[in-house]
Amino acid sequence: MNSFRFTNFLTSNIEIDQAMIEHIVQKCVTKIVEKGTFLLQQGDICQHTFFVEHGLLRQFSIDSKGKEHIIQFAPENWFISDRGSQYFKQPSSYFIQALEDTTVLLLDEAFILHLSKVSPAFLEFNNKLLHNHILHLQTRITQLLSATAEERYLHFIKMYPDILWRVPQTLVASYLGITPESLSRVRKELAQKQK
Amino acid sequence: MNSFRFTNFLTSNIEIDQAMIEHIVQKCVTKIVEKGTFLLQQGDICQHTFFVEHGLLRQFSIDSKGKEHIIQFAPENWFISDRGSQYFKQPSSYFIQALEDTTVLLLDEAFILHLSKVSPAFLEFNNKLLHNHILHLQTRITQLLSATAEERYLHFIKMYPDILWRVPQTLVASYLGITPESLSRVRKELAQKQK
DNA sequence: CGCCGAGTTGAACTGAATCAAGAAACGTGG
DNA sequence: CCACGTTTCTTGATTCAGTTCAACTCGGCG
Repeated sequence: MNSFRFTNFLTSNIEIDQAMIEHIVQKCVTKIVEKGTFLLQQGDICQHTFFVEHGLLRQFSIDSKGKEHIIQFAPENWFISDRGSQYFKQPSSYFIQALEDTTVLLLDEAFILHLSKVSPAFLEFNNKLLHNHILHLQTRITQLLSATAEERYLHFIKMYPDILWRVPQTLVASYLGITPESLSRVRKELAQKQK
Repeated sequence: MNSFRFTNFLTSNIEIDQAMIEHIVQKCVTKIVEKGTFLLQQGDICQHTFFVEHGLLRQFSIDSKGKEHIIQFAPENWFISDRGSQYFKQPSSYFIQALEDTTVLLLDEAFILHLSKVSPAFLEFNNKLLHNHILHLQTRITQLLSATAEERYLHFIKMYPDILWRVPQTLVASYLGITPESLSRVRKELAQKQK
């Protein structure tokens, strides 16, 4: 059973009959990828929205100096996609990569549009996802504009406590927009304050 | 005629008959506010999506140290709203304020939902707006994560050349996430490179 | 055992913030 | 149309958060 979480997620987020959920789930392609695999590369047009059934993904960019910047992590029960690229059929600026062996469900844009037409409930659901995404992005911008490295770290561990234990610190640093060395120092500071 | 731009905007962005556009426009409330007026305050639930017919708005937050951070500007032909707050009926973290005497059209969430139901074209239109918004927010995050003050400034003047002339530099600095003094120095640097 | 990647620590450096003061531009009322 | 006060912009001196570079530690794993 590779779509357990997805079925659950739909059930608890859409007002919809079980038959429709079965229908949706069955039309989704399941993909099992191993750690390191890329599901999207910079320059490609994003073809799918991914739902993480099991495992962990990251979305990141590489800047002009060759540095990686993580835009977001996606653990179990998260959707991830370059919505802009997928919707506007533009080349993406991002990579999506598996940080662990991961099982994802693939929803392509055509299927999303189709479901939105035949099922008002699904339409509503997708709308909710979009607004949720916007909410997250806005929070992230506010953080980057107004919080120090330490504040951003504290915010991170509150929001994503489990991810801290699943990825090397260097990736958390990349998400926070600081160097691994700086993150190490922030953590040291905090540990001393604890005492 | 207070909805000239809005009518134009709809006409060129939706595949829809003129009668429907008339209908939409007539149901929208026009509001003329003077410079300084707040259309949304931190803590309020955002009730409207605003379309800027004439003038200029800003969306900003105030952090724990009392500093302002501009999330986005909205000149003519732009929509602005705290989509998250409006959709989820949550208190907003942001202010929306007029930087010039401004004419806006108000679309409330109920009206948006209604139109989305009766007009597939409008639904599609709103979807486009949402995706566009996501695209912008993502670009902004990438900028904040990977670009220096100077690079962000150059990016800004390329994206919003007119706004530079319409607001004090101190607000541009706030958008870029730097102090007014730093922006002044960045500009000085660039002027010297020009020579 | 020895290597290797992840994390830590130190020292020097740097981009931007802060604080402070002066110059320029602006609008409002007389 | 000028005068005055207010806001905006610039410049300098200093400080600071975070980067960079380099060396070292630690824990796994072949």
